[in-house]
Amino acid sequence: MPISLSAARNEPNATKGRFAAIHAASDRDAIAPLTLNDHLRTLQSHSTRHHYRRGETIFAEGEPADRVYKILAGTVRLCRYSAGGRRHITDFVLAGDLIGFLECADQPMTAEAVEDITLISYPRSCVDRLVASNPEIRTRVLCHLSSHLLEAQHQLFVLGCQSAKERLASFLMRFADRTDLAPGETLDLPMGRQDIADHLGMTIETVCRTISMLKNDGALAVPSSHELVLKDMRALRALAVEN
Amino acid sequence: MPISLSAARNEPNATKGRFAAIHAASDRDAIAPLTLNDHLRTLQSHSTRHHYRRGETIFAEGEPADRVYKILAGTVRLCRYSAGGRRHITDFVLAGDLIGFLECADQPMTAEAVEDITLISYPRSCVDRLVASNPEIRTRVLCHLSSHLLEAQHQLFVLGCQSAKERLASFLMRFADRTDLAPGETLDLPMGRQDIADHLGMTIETVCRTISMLKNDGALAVPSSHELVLKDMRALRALAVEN
DNA sequence: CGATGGATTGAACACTCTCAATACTGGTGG
DNA sequence: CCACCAGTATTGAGAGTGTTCAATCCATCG
Repeated sequence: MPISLSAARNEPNATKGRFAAIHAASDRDAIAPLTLNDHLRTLQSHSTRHHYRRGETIFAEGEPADRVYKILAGTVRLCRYSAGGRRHITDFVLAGDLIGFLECADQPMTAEAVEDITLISYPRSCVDRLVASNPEIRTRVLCHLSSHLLEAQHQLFVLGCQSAKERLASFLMRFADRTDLAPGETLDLPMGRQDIADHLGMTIETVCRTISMLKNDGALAVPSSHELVLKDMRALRALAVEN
Repeated sequence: MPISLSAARNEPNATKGRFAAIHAASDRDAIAPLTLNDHLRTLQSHSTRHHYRRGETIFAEGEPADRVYKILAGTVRLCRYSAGGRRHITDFVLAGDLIGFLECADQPMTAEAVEDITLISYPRSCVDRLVASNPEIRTRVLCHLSSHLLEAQHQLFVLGCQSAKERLASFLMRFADRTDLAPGETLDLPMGRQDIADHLGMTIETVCRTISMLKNDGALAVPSSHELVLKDMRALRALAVEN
């Protein structure tokens, strides 16, 4: 039962690293390559800015998916609701992230504001023209979808194989990586315990208890319920990768 | 809270149906887009055919991802192994399916033959040239990645929210759909119980017990351990969509 | 026909869930 | 400024689903 060498590849920052490499190779003219994000800026004249309050729905499952969104500030959750009222949070979308590159006529899930947010959106038709016009951008879109697929597949592993403690550690590590948390800094968790629970396939009580356990272990400090200090990154990282 | 209308969109046959429709018209011309599959055939001169025996590894996590594979016969499992030896089967790949369109320098997971298989593979470089040459094909690749991402996200819901019985029903329904099972026909399950367990995040014992329960419920008949008769599709479908 | 690997069943246990009570927090109005 | 309120978080106790460990069954194959 070998194969341990590549555990790190599924980590979010590993993906990031790869993109950096692609960037470097693909642009001779500029050392700083353009991200999907950068390219979207050229559509500024077609863009719309919006604010949403905490809890508001940005779009709902089943609506036509005719815009691309870029979150400027705040955090969004993407959820699926089942007929019986169960909710799964597929992912959280942070400031700077994009939504809407899926090839899909209708929204496959609902987007809700976790906290007050600002976003800018572009008509899908414009984005499609932009993408079609430029091979460089097409590559970016492929990378974007690929990295999301890899993330989802990694999350399948988390939900399929890990215990509550490991899931929470995985979540915290990924979140710390995504927010470029410096060691020792306080991790700001915009979402509530219920959101974390629905993302990790646990109950709110188990999330609370698991946080308490990690606190007792000395791995975390909890200054307030939306702030965590990752005191023992090594231990948390080990839990996330699991033994 | 509702939103049930679009449940079908994430179903595999929704995607397949679309491709099938496209394919049916494909003998003509402009109205008739070709599937990704069809396009790959133009690379026949660069292709290699291979056979693998039950249990053999086709490629391993971490190897360079420099080929695209098309499964001609048999079933493949895509798995991730953790350092501690846990295994998660991300998905099963059936005859006719493609592997290798992820934008990724190294294989993110291992591919193993569930049973004896035949496949044909193409160098990634050729495929990339082909894709770059034709906007139609590019759209197909985007659709391919999108539908896989949607599948993965649906599976996240299954693992995050469903009970053992519901997971198994979800699995069987999807598998029946993917193999175009006619009502009343026997479903052929090439993979073993352990594979199903590792795909659904359960143990082999729970898989067995759950199958027994469904048999006792009258939802299934089990002529042999690799054959199932879905006697009550309605009940199974209801479980899969959950209440 | 015995051997091997997979499948099935049983029993005890553990982790997580459920239900319930309590504590906290931020915001509101007196 | 303080008291109250509503929503959220935390903790406790008991129950349940799924796991673990172990034994038995079954099918395939040499």
